Amino acid sequence: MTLEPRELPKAYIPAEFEAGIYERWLAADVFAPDGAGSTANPNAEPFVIIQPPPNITGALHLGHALTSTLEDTMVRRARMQGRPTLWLPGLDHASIAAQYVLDRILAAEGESRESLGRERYLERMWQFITETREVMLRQQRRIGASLDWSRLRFTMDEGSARAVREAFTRLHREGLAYRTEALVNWCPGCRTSVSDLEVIPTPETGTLWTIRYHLVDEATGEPDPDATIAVATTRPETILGDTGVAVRPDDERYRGLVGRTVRIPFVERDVPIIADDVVDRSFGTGAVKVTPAHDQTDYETGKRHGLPMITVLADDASINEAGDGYVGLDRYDARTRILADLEARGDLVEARPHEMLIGRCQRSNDVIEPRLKTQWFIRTEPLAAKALEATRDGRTRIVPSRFEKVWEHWMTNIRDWNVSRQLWWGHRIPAWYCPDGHVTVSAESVGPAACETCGRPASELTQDPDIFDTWFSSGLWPFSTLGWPDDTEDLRRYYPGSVMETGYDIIFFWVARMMMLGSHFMGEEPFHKVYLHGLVKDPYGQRMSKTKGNVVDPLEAISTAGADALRFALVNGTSPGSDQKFRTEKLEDGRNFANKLWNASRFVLGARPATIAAAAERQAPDPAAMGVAERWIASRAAAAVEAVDRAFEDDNYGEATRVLYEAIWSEFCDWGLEVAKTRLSDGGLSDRERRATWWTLVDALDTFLRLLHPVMPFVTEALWGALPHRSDDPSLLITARWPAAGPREAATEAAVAVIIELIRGVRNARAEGGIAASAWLRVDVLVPSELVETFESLRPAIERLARARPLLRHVDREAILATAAGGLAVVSGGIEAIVAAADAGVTEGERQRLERELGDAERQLVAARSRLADSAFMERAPARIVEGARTREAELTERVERLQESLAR
RNA sequence: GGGCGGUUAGCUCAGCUGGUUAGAGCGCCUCGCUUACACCGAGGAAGUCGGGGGUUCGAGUCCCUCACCGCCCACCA
Repeated sequence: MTLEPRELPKAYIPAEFEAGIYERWLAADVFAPDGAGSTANPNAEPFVIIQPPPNITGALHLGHALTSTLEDTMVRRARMQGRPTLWLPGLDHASIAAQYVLDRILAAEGESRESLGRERYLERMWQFITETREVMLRQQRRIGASLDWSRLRFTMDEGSARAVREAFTRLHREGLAYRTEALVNWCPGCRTSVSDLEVIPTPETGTLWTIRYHLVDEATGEPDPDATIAVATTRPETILGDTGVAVRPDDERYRGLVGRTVRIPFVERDVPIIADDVVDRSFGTGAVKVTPAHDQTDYETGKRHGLPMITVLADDASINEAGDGYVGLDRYDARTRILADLEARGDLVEARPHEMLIGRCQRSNDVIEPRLKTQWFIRTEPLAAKALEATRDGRTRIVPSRFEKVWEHWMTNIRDWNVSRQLWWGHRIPAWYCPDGHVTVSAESVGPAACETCGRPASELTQDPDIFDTWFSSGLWPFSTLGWPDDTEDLRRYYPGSVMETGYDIIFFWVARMMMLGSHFMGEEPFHKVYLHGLVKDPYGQRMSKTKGNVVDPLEAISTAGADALRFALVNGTSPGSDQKFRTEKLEDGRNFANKLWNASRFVLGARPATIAAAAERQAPDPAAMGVAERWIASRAAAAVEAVDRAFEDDNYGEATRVLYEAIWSEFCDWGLEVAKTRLSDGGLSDRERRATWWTLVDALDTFLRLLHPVMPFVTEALWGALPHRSDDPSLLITARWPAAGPREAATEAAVAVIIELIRGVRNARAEGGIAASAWLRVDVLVPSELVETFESLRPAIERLARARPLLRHVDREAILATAAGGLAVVSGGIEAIVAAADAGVTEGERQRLERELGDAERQLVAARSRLADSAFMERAPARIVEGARTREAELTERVERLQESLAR
């Protein structure tokens, strides 16, 4: 598909033009670092970007679109810079999230986990993800993600499975994986333990009950009806598991009671009163009941004091056999009953509302119950130490750097990682137990041949029914996808990665795990840079969520405005790590920008001088035939290259789009093309000059298309295809070379800036003077000698853009004042102009404008003079600044004089 | 209870290591179908840079402090 100028419609229609482009990239095989169409220098340092594999079950939301856009932008620029680029696509099996989704589907069908059983449930899961999988992959293609599809990986495929088994086996051998009974976060809805990160502290108004425990009479061994100790609790049902009461050692109120015994009601258990510093004497009664099996703090306290740990909750959060009299009751029903029973005994002292944080399951929103379970844990301290070393040494840099503090804090206070999940969808823990309780961990897919302790045959061993936390396999991603544990070519070439890009919300879930496991197993950190993007919020700053109904579907955005528009919208006006509010207006900005570029290109293509063949090979503009306008366009394009490069180096993509928007729209289109129009239609110019003008435009446009391609790949690819190419250009922009900044011409840029200001001034004057913008007016000018050449060179453009005809240049001020009395005065950088007004004389609007300008100038002049008069400033400010102040003062003096002259007429 | 971020034009955001007159887009107002574009062009209005101190010749930019908003971490039952 080659677009000829006459084929280009007036408006860019994304739906029409984006279609087919992705397929062309695919057909050209340019996504893979070693693809057939790659133009990379094989010796250049590879650019490897690591993306979080999206969950296989969910439709992609704007956050995914943002991730894909940023990563694609980075990859495309690196590719154009000639580096072999690896961006490996993948999907995560997301065990708990996937099961949650499937369970709900099953529930609607009247089925459940239990009714299907493990095997059929998993079959059903595979069937389900086969359907969602294609949808997910298609969405990434729609947004233009140039992923190396030949390497698509899934965290449940055999490569990952093998890496998981191997990693766990090694950790076990090294003593970094251990099995123990410990307090875990239990979700009664999901029927599994979850990590600390998956427990969401949720504010809630609960009740704080004060209850009385009776002291046991040391003589009789029976509870004393009158001697009591009051404790406060928000969870009365845990009374059934109480094995102690704690007070502060220095609390004189209870000093005499420490060492005494109280009788726990209902279960009729005698437990000690202990002293411990954890107790806050100002909270509640200053005495706290201790339930070691159902509370994190109490667990620690219980361990310190050797208290028994009595589990009273079953997996479904009902009361178990230990809860005498309440067995089988749901935890909240039990709470109600217990409160009633306490009241009946007269031991319920007080109940009052209490603001508290309650831990809820990130997935199901159920209230989490801490409880004891025997599970597998990863010792994180030595792993975290290696990860920290990488960030502290700067081998891995976090962008933006403020997240380094958060990282440090979390990594230095990290707790051991519970990796067991009582779920089915995921990697089964490769641990086998023999009837004698020996543990055998094996990396073999078929499991161990025998118990490695006692030699019992495999047939007598049973595998752990649990699976791994999803993030265990995700944590291996940077190397498991490259062939680990084998020592592969890929691993040597593409590990460690260059950049890991993701949202700051999964820094601990995922980034931390990759850093720990990568550093440990590979002996080297998995990536050199962590780029964290912010969250995409709705226009009111609210988090987007399906339940709130404020989500924007990326596919819908693409079909209305185009993938380029969506990408632009997501990148423009953002900065690393900062959240953004997404509004449809941003989408329109992107669409309009694509359209602007489209039409500018249409103009350039259509303005080709007849002496250049349609299929002409690209030529550099003839330097000898270039005028001021051409040199200005080239210099500004070079400035754009510099600025865009700087923005990319700074990881500031929002800045890159801002620069390009400004350079393309406000400079190239508004001035470059407008000035070029007069050149191209000027019969007085030589063909050689017109050709130079056109080739200059082509050069600039080509540069802009290349610079913009990483962010807006579709429209730039479509347009670039219609542009003349050099013989050594590839056929597709995606593999074309990233532009090198050409030479800048500071003097030309400065001179043209004055001319632009002059034209603006004339337009402004006539608008304020109430003269139609379309009317041609005589303009008399006085031009300082150093600007005469530029002025004359741009005369036709000035005439056209300022609607100035005749445009008379005078050599002395007397002449201009004499001939142009009564016109509108304009002052720009040393150029003085008088615009002949239809009804001569200084009109009221004109006077107001001049007075305003004079007022501004005078105010600034006063400021400049006082600065120069300030000895402190003159002594201490650097010479450069003082010099600037002098120049400024001189300019302002001249400007004030001229404005006064104009007003005096 | 710690920590981080934000507070700049009506809205969304830029303002790098302090340096002359604080910018952009959208929106708003006034013109305009000028042979790329009305998804457009020309012009314009609009900001005591959250408050208060301080450092400095000079502060939106650095320091202190307060306020409000948001987020993260944390064993007040």
